[in-house]
Amino acid sequence: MSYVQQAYRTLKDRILANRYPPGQQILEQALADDLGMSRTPVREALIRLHDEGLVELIPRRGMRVVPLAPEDMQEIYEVLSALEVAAVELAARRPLEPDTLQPLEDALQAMETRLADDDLDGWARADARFHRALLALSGNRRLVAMAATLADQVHRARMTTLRLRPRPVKSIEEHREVLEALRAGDGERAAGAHRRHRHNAARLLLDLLNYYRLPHL
Amino acid sequence: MSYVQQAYRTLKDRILANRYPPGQQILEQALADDLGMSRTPVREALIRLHDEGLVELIPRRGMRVVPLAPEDMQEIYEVLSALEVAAVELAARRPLEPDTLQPLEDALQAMETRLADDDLDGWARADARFHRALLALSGNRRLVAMAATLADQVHRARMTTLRLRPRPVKSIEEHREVLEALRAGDGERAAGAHRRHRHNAARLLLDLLNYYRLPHL
DNA sequence: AGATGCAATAACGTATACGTTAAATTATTC
DNA sequence: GAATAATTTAACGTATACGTTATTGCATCT
Repeated sequence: MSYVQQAYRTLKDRILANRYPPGQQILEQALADDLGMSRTPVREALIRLHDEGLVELIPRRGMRVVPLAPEDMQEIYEVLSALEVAAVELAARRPLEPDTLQPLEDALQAMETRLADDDLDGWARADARFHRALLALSGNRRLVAMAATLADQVHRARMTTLRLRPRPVKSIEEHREVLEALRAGDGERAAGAHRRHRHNAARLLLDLLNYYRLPHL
Repeated sequence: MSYVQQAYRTLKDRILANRYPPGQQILEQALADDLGMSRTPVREALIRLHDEGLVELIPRRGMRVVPLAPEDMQEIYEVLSALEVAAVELAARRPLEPDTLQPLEDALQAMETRLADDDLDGWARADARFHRALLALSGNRRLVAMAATLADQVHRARMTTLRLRPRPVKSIEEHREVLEALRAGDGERAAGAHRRHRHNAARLLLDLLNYYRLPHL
């Protein structure tokens, strides 16, 4: 793996894991020293992270993890919803092999067990898995990629609200409805259900950010 | 303007103008010589163009303008449709000031005059303007940006099919229906109309590519 | 002649060097 | 002492240098 890729992965992982607090500024040279390489590959990795909306690059101030305000969350959720609903519609249009929906079923069952075990992190991982599987079913690689970068952007916020929200029982029901509609071959119902699910999720997240006064994450 | 920005804009313009034939490979050093700068800023610009899906970067072969196959076009149109339809829905949800829809009206009238003058390039510009204005009405900056990169990707194909297709009379009608529905405050009708419009546009483009055996543009 | 191995080439990935200039610090003036 | 000017510092943007390695061409062998 090239140094650029190393830097990209390492920095991205750290940002998603909230190891660099949003708003903090880090100089290119400091990153390079930390990663044990020169500034060149670090800069190239930073450009990619910038294009994905994860960092800002401010001359003489280095990289700055983009703090997301509630309005940003709203924007991101609007786009993400549109993409996922489209994915559901596309998925419903494809021929339904017996095991097509298995990844969804597996993820959904994982969500249920994790929740029963009060393993919230595990639930969040299974939830993400469900959404990724759904996007993959669209068969549209660009759709998958764009949704993934948006999901990355809200990852921090999702993680911090994970323990502030009520147990995601409703959420699981909503996922199940999407899956059942797909299984029944009813694309319209599936899309509608998913649209409602995304709408509720966004509403919940935004209310939490507002209630707990988390102006930017 | 920095050299990176210069390189980015120049290369992007050339790619969209079809000055670099798709598939052709150009070495980093050749680009740098051509642009009168060193490889460093060229490389950084290439990374951005790569992230936008316009070029591939092949070690020891340099940059390669991504040739788009019909399946790629289909993918791009699927995503672009989803984003624009979402934009219409968001736009319909906003308060309707008297001059909110003026940019759309202006673009639409421009489309009509250009078409009456048989100015196809002018029509294409006005069409693009309409779609940009529509996206802007969503008030969602990320939505606008993502749609713009997708529109850039299909730009070459649109230009080459511009003179192979019948006169876009139907297209203008479809735009007008979207505008009228927005004016009437009927978001659902507007979204539906735009969805049909995008569907028709994609179908037309793909049929043309198929009919004229243009396997990758 | 075709295939195989070796040498030469050159393109990339990364490191380093360097000029420019914004920011910070110190000195100076009122 | 506060405000301004002069000086220093250092971070970035870009250029250059360089080692590694894929590719190409040639020579050798069958």
